[in-house]
Amino acid sequence: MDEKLPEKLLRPYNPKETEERIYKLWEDSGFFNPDVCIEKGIIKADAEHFSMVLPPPNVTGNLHTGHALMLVIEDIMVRYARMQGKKTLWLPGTDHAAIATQSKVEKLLEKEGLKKKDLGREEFLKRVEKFAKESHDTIVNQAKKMGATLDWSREAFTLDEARNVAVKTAFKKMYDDGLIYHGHRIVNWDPKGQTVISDDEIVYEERKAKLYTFKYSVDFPISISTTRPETKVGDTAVAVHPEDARYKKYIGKTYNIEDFCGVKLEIKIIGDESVEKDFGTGALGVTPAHSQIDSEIAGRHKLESKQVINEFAKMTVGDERILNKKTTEVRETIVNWLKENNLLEKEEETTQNVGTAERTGAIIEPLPKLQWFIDVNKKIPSRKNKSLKELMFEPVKEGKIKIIPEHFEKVYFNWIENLRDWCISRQIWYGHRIPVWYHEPICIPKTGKEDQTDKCKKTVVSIEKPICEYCDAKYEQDEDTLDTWFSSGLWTFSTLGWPKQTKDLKTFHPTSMLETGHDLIFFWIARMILMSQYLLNEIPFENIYFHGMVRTADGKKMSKSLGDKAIDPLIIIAKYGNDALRMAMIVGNTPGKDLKLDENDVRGYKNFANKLWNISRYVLGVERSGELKKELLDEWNSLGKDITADMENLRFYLAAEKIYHYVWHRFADEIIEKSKDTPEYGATLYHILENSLKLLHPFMPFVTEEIWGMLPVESMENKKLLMVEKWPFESAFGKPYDK
RNA sequence: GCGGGAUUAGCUCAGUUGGUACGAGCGGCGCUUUUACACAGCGAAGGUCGCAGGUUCGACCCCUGCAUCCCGCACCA
Repeated sequence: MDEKLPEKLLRPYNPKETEERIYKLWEDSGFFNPDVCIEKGIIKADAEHFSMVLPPPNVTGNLHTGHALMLVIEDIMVRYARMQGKKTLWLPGTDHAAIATQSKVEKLLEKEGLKKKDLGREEFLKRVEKFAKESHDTIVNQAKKMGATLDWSREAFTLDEARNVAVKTAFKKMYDDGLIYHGHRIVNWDPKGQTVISDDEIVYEERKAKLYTFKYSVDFPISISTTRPETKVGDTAVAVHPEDARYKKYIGKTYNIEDFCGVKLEIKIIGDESVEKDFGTGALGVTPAHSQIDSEIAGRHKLESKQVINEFAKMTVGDERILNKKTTEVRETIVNWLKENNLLEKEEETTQNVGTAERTGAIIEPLPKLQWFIDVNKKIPSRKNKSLKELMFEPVKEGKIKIIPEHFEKVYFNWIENLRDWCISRQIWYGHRIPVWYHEPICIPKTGKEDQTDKCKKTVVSIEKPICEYCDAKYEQDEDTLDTWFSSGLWTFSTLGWPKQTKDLKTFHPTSMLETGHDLIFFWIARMILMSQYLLNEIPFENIYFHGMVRTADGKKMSKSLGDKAIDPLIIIAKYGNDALRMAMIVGNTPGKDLKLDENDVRGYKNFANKLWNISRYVLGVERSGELKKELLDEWNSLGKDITADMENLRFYLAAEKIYHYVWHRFADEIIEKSKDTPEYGATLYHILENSLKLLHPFMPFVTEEIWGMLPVESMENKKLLMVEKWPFESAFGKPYDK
């Protein structure tokens, strides 16, 4: 119709031809970096800030739909803040994800018939690093394809040099304050991964099991039940309820069992309130070395702990029948022995929840081991004598940190109440090495200090490799690495330069927002609050926004290890365009609720992008003439304010739907139609189009930026990239996110 | 066992402080090849808002109980 129009506008909107070019335009502008925005006069140097870290994806492979959702929501927040003229920083990075990455590489090695021990620590780590680097590059590329306006100049990695300094500094401070201790305790041992894991890394699976009821010997007065007969060779007591009439008379007595399948046992009968009279036989065989609960009972009664299972889930006691054999095999052996000796009284089917390791799937074997722990209950003098637990609890309770949706606060509090000391050491190679150094056993005194070697420090926690003052003996570093969440816990400030007191740290911390999946509430959120409260004496972020899990259209979980069954966001983008995927992920997606991603929805929003394209073609074809129609302007302003309020309150699902609905069904279907037979509408149409593009931009950045670029320059003063145009409405509230 | 969430159109979901359900996407029905756009327009259909009580002038929305599904956490030996 009009030869003035750009040629591409005459064809349907083609996201493929557009998106890469537009992203490059944004990236080249430098506006992802708030410093550049200030330099170029886009934002004021003293503007309010909006800062957020990207939850660093694990360097274990590709980005999946879960990541895509995260990038979309966060990009919307960031684009909105930037358009409001805030000093906006969205800081990218990746996570070394210690166990996850190491076990992935181990699996790859297995295909070559290799084990990590064949390579040795150094060579193996080189392999892991190579793999991590490749994953990292894939992830960064994908994030760019998603249109994420991350400040790549500030990119960080949880295991890079700067973050290593932060980790060591944090460890040392905690150690010096007595919050980190080396302790011999029952830990969760992963026999497959050959490492300890924390309570949160256990996944409980319901399985069928057999409950055996038996006596240790014919003379033993009390029957007990167990699902794990093989551990019974480690029993040192039988616990009954102190008020149980049946057993009261035995309490305090000790029985010697000369032969329990080749093992000698000494069993004391004890009374403990924790035993339930009505469960099973009302008596509990106590295995202090291989059960968390039993260990606690043993502690109360000062019982001996006898380890009978080793790190490979093999028996360490008994004769050839059980010694060195696997626990599963020995279970059968013991049961048969009980049968042969007429000691087995009952055998019944039950279901039980078996603890398995999140990453390797192995059944957890509780074992006593010497490990490093963080004490969550110790009072900290420099923090008004509060414990880490209290430091985690308070900011949420007092509303300094807001959680959206709110009901996750309860989940958070509940977790803290049940929290035990955090085991932070791992017997794996990939990760931050524990900064603890041990003095060689034999001293080689320095000249003149021959009589002072008793002053040599045997254990030193240090950022640098220590040198002994009195002798020439070397220090060897602890072999273990740290739980990956230790370094993740520092993320909001380690990325801003801490422990250095940088300008970034002053400007952007506490961060404004932390957006992530609710599955990370304990692993990550709680640990960040702990670390920030303790190390910086401030909260890590003011708001938490939890998104739901992404599921397939039939409700299957997509984010974790579904492999090729999961929808690849990049394929969807190639088919329908980035803007369409973004809209499908946002409209109707309330915080915290799972999102069923349906390709049909995406197709619908692709049509909308095209609709917007055609609206623009029409408007650009008319004269910008006449006065602004007051009624339409009022209507528009009222909608704009409403949408702005939604943005401020993080109701993106509503804001997106409202602007969508207005543009299509009000502006296109009614206003434009009416304008066709009414003169002097041009100026109004331009006004609505330009402002609609602004309001749509956080949601559909590509198509809006592309159209923006085609709008006639003379119609606007100082036309910039739409990405940094001013949002046309003032904040609806004084402070963001207040209710 | 403790805690949380869900239950609204055929399907997937919105519905912000209680005021006749504004609804969206997809699907289905009828009409329209003319219009910036058939990746479209117009029109109509479709809901006793899980069930039972209660509060209220008025409830999808608040309270109580129940049912079904989902998700955390804990766990019995």
